[in-house]
Amino acid sequence: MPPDKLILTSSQVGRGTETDAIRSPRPRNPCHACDVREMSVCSSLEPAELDRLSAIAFKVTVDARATIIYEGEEADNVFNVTLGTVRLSKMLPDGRRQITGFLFPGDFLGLVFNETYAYTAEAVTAVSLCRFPRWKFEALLSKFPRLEKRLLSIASNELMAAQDQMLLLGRKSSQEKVASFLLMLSRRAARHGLPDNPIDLPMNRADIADYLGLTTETVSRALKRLHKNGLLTLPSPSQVALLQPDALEELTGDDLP
Amino acid sequence: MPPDKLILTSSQVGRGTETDAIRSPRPRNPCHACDVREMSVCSSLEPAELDRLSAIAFKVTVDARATIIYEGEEADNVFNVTLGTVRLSKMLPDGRRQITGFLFPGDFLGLVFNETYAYTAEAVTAVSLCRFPRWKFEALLSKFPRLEKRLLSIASNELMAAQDQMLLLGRKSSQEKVASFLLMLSRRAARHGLPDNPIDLPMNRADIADYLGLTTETVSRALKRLHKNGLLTLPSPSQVALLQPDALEELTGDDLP
DNA sequence: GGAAGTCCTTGATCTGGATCAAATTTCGAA
DNA sequence: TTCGAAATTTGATCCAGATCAAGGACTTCC
Repeated sequence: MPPDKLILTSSQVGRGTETDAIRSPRPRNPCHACDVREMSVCSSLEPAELDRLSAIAFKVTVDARATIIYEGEEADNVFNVTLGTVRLSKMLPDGRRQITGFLFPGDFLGLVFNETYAYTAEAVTAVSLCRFPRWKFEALLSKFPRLEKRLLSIASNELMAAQDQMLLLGRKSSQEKVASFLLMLSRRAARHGLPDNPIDLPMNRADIADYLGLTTETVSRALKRLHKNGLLTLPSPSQVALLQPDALEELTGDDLP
Repeated sequence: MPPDKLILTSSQVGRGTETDAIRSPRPRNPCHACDVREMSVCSSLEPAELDRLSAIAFKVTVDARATIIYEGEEADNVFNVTLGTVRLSKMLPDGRRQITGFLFPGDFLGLVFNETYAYTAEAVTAVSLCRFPRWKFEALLSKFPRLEKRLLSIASNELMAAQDQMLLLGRKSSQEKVASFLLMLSRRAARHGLPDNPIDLPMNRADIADYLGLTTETVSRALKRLHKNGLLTLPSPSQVALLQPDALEELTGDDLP
């Protein structure tokens, strides 16, 4: 049994909190002021639809390292990440772990038409999310074709990303994997209007390794080699400055865009 | 440029044929007699909707080894596989290849809300497909919520499969990879009401290797080892008899279901 | 501000799967 | 039925990345 499933049960100070931010006092729909609305599932909605969606939303905050959903557990909720970094992972019985993705603000969590979650989601940093009870969310899906279309587009994008990741896992060298990973983070930061050059690594080396199908030692050595070749510097273990993004691009093994 | 892009242009005897099977004489909608309708995207549709869909469908036949769609090319069509095996792949500029999936009868091809295809699709065996011009298909999508919902469910299932495959590629041994692959084929055959024990391998060793992130030699040796351990026999290179499916299951590294 | 984890790096060694190189086997075509 | 090309298997060797084992360097919490 999960040792510390403790979030999402409402107002747990110190570990995680949940407030019905929308329905109680309701000064005005807070979604309209949401930072990530434009890049989230909500971007598709008309104001009236957004109100309906916000009416079933619960704002949730969880601390770093808390588990948000467990693989195999009943899929009762879907989420929208509004702050922080989340990792999605699957485990083999003997403990080997594969991280199948990282989620950042604006990303959707829980895309399953399945009874149970297909992966575990954990907070890498402190995380804020909008939680939607799944049955209510699905009811809205049927009512708002725009929302359904948006979800299909999200799923299709995730599928493409998954295929890129299969290519990376199956066919790239450790060097190429790490170069691809850094550029992916940098591009994503740029897309979100965040600083994309000294890039921030919210996850630790073990997470990076489990995402790339490597060990922490190999990740560390690949970074060292990129540093030695003048492609980057590590101002701190969780910050990477890309000195020659173009040269890094060539090292990913991918077609140049 | 692609050397032999020749299919989908209609009635090419010997390499591939296309007929407007639905609209011309129209004795009756042939979709109603389709073998794979129940497990395809069409399963969601009412008779009237099926008629509308069939009105935009072209029946296509391609020979083994023909290319159906090219990665990067404009995504003008979507397809439904009705017969044969298709492989989806991505390539690095230096020729390294990753097969991201195999498609079988009933499977949908071209799930992208993107201008261009994200992967190449090739016929492993002779293949029959229903081709739908994408803009017409998308117009129907907007009209038939059932169809859209079905597509979302397909996308969600593919996403789960992709995550399983990431776990396989990133964390499983060659032995576990091959065992997982064989069981996957067997289960799929069973699901489709096909013989699931002496299983048929329509793809060659290079395809299997590129799907599992291995080399042909390693695939061959893994099969040999499974054979030596009494788990299977190879009546022919393209047939595998599973002697102890349960023991094979244990060798996948996965949780027992 | 100091101690103790925890995380990250570095070094030494090992090994699973890749690579290189031939046999075999299979299978379609004549 | 035989031929020839392609696919598969088998064997020998190599090496990228794993594993094992210390060291350092940050955090975090008294």
